[in-house]
Amino acid sequence: MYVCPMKLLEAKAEFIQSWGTLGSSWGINRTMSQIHALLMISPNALSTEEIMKELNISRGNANTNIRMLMDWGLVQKQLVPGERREFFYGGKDIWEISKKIIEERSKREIQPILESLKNLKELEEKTVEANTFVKVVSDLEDYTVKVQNILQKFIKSDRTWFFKTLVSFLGK
Amino acid sequence: MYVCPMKLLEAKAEFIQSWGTLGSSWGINRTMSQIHALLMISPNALSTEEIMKELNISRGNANTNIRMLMDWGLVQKQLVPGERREFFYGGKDIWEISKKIIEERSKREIQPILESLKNLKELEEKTVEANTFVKVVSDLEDYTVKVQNILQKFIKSDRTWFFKTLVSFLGK
DNA sequence: TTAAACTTTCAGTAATTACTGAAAGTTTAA
DNA sequence: TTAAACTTTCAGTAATTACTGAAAGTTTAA
Repeated sequence: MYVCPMKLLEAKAEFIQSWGTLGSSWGINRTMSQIHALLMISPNALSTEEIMKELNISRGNANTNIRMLMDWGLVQKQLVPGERREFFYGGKDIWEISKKIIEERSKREIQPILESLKNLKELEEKTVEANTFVKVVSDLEDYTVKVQNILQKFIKSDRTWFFKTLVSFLGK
Repeated sequence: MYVCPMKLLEAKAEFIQSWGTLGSSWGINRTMSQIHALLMISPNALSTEEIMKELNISRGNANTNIRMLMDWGLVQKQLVPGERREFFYGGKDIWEISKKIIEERSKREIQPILESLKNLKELEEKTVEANTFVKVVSDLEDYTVKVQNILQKFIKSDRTWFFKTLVSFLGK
């Protein structure tokens, strides 16, 4: 087996570590981010065994987090002909990766808060406290709807269109 | 002291709870989000004591998280003439709130990852593994720089400009 | 069918993060 | 100056979240 020269090994470790930290400060399981990092920089698909060894984690942990990454659409199972075990491949296109992450998070976390806000603003009381409450909740809902629309647009857009728009956006 | 009719009390509780959950799934301390929620919907500034009572939390917890909110610029200390203790006021303008959150998070979490990526792409090896690594890291850096630029633009922009741009953005 | 080669689950535990409350520190008014 | 009225800190603990590894489950090939 080919052994990477030290430089690459160190760089990989740092990348995996940084990506894990980033994930965990955004509420994503550290190991999940680390596996994702590992697969992003890995030219070929890896087996559970390899992932376990590389990150020093247990089989259960690896298995659970690999499946979460598949749920998010960030990792695909790859069946190698003649091989019994499964291999996992992580997409390397940052554009696609970010679209998927935004899609999932918006579905999982923005959608529910919108439902909640929709109900809450129905309050009919007319005290100062109630007015402030309804005002803040309504503003928040309007704003969230707008953000949600932008995100949906983003998810459906293609790279070229987006970056063209971006340039004009930044120009003003 | 005026006692809110049940409906408002319930609605407040639900809002505080939802905002807390949202925060914690985005890596923000639950109590910090809850205090923020409470202050957002509170027409007047509250004392530490009131916050403690409302959320059923200890003095230490309240104190720490109030100060974190002040660090983020989301809450201001308000000194009431003739009053010994401090009161805390939470801004209610969602536009300003979101700008501050984005500003802080970009400073705390995006900036460091950019530093890290900048180093990592300097790798000079020419193996397949190293090439994939450098490619992914460079793409990620380019992308992050672009995102960071958009966010900076957003932070500096004013509401009217932004929403005008938004309309044309959504129109296409 | 059987057994080897795998994957999944989950009870128990470890690690991390958040919280309490009392003690220490600070400010203000008299 | 003193002491009352506050705020801050922090050691100890509670709550939450993540992880392990073995047992159970599944698939495949012969």
